[in-house]
Amino acid sequence: MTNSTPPLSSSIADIKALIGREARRVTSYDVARLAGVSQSAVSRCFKPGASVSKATQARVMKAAQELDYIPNAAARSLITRRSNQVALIVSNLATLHFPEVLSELSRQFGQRGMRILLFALPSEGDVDQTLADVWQHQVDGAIVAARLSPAQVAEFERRGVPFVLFNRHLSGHSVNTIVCDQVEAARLIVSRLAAAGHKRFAMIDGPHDSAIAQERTRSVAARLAELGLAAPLLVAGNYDYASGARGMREVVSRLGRAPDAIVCGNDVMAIGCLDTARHEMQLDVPGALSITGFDGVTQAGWLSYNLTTLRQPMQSMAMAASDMLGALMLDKSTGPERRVFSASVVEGATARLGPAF
Amino acid sequence: MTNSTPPLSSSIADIKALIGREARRVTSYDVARLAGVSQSAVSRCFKPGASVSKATQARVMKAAQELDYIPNAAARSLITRRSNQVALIVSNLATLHFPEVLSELSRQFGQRGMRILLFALPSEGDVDQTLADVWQHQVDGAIVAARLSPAQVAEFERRGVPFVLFNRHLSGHSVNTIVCDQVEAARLIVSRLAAAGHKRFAMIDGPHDSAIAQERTRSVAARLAELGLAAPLLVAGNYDYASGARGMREVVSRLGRAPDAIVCGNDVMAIGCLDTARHEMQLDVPGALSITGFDGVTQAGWLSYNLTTLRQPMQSMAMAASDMLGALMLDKSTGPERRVFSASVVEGATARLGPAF
DNA sequence: TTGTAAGCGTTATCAC
DNA sequence: GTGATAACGCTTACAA
Repeated sequence: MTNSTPPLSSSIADIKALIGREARRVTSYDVARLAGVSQSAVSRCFKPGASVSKATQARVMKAAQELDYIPNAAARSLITRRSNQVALIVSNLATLHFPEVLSELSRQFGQRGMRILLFALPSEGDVDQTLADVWQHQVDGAIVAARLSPAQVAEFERRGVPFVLFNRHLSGHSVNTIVCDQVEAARLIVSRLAAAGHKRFAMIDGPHDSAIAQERTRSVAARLAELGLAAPLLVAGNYDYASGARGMREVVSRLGRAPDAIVCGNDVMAIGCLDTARHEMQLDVPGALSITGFDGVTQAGWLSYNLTTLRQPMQSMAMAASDMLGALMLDKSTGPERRVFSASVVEGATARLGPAF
Repeated sequence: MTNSTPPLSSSIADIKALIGREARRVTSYDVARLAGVSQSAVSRCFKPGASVSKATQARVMKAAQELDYIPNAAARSLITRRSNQVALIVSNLATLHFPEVLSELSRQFGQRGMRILLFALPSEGDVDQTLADVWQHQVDGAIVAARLSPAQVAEFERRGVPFVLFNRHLSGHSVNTIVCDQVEAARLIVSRLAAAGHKRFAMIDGPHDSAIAQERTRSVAARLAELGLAAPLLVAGNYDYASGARGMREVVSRLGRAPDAIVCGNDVMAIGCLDTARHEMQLDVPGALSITGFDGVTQAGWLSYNLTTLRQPMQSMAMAASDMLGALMLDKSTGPERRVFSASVVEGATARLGPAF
């Protein structure tokens, strides 16, 4: 047995030679031998609230430093059943508002001593394959910004892995969720556009498999109906710049002219739409046509665009997500909670808005 | 001993009840019992090239599925000494070209069965603290997009953790690196600007602690000197939009007027600079003034900007980085290698360029 | 406070 | 091909 502690403490050189000969890593046993204490004493020294004498603590830490000892997280994880890793499962790195969300999550979890294990879905369909990988890695929790089926949600629960849905919806099931109120956001912007006299609306839609995108689209239509205005001309988009540009062309081609306002499913499409309107079609925005976005990304604020849009408080949402998951990981008793954030209108220069009421 | 295999195989219900009672996870022992084989047989069934009969394989897989068994990565990692995790150490999520690089890395490593563990440095100084965390997690390798001291490089080597420096330099030490040739890039753009007759240059610098930024700055100055032109007016920037805008104002204020050309340390600053020139100062770009960037980010291509810049082949670089690290993780014998990529001029509409020669 | 010893759930080795 | 059995490196009762 290599791991039995010899009666006497050895020298640094002895131990280093031994490690070299056996091609092993430095373990707590090596530190123990050097410090002349038991292996469990070493372990305790690395555990925050443990009961160790000052003297032992010092001797052990000195020995650890001399040997470059670092505790092995895999071994710890095996016995404690906590990996100190959180999965970030995201279907599309492009639509999550990088780097804002990612760096906030990383900061928050870092403060709790947790690391982010990244799972980017190759395609929206591969969730099951990816989840298998997530289970293997024994993560303590997950932030999910991807479409989950009820069966997949059930599997999280069955395996006891707490998770928070980030800016996604799940109909029926009640799960821990951080979202931004898209219905309210859509109402806000449509109301103010209508108040400024816009009558004929078009909308460039987001991806069909995104619940958030569909909610935005439906809510815009719903608010228009409420206000007694005609249903918007709907054209398909997929959240990228090119689809915004295409959407603009399609709207004009189908209408024979520009509508009063185009509500875009996100900022990037709105920017594509705006560029096409101005530079390709020589349309005056917002003089002849109003264009709005959704999200409030950094680029929307750049002077050339100064987009009128709806800002989602992404940083607060990221912070809330890590708070919520942190609580769940400590104590699984809290019931499912939904924290709903509000978007705010960014009064840029691409739309004529009436007064808020 | 809970883990000894009983002589007879048990029923699913029996085993599930047992697991529930003991509040354990499903282990390979449970699967073994259900399938009526030894635990090692189960282990072999989950190892790709192992020697198992078809019949056993089938029985085991069926049992595993019925119990929802997933091998525990921590336990595997403990014995195999491979975690199948790669650290991505990045000092600034904003300057790494997200999501392009991140999603490419994630795809590439995913194909090799490896996951990315994210280490975003809270501040550029905290590398040592972060590295301690990296060692704990027993990663099999690392992609480093952060400033590393020689001592830190030495620690990677001492601990036998292969790593690849991504778009960073390390003077002196020879380490595995993926970079884009900034010297060549700077020469390219300066030469073509000079060929178009620009004489008085200014440059908006990147952060002082970024080796890449400093290389860009130095190389621009060097090429100007070579061409017998005056040294550029240098103003400080920090890679963000606002600093590009400030830089533009500072240049004009110090020169009393606009220079012939402003070379910006990256695209985002160039965009800030451009917006300020056009919208705040009513300057004609590129008529009265040429502005160029570095990087070739997506946004630089948006119609309102159509920035003249230098595109770094980020996706290829990310692919190369994962290739290189993959090779290192399999066989540590290859010597330090530097793969240098070339930037290409994007002939946008913000600068008058002379012919390439 | 400290040491002993029993796991945690795998893979690896080695007989059979 | 298959099954014992010994690691892997740690945490955690429990005893001293």
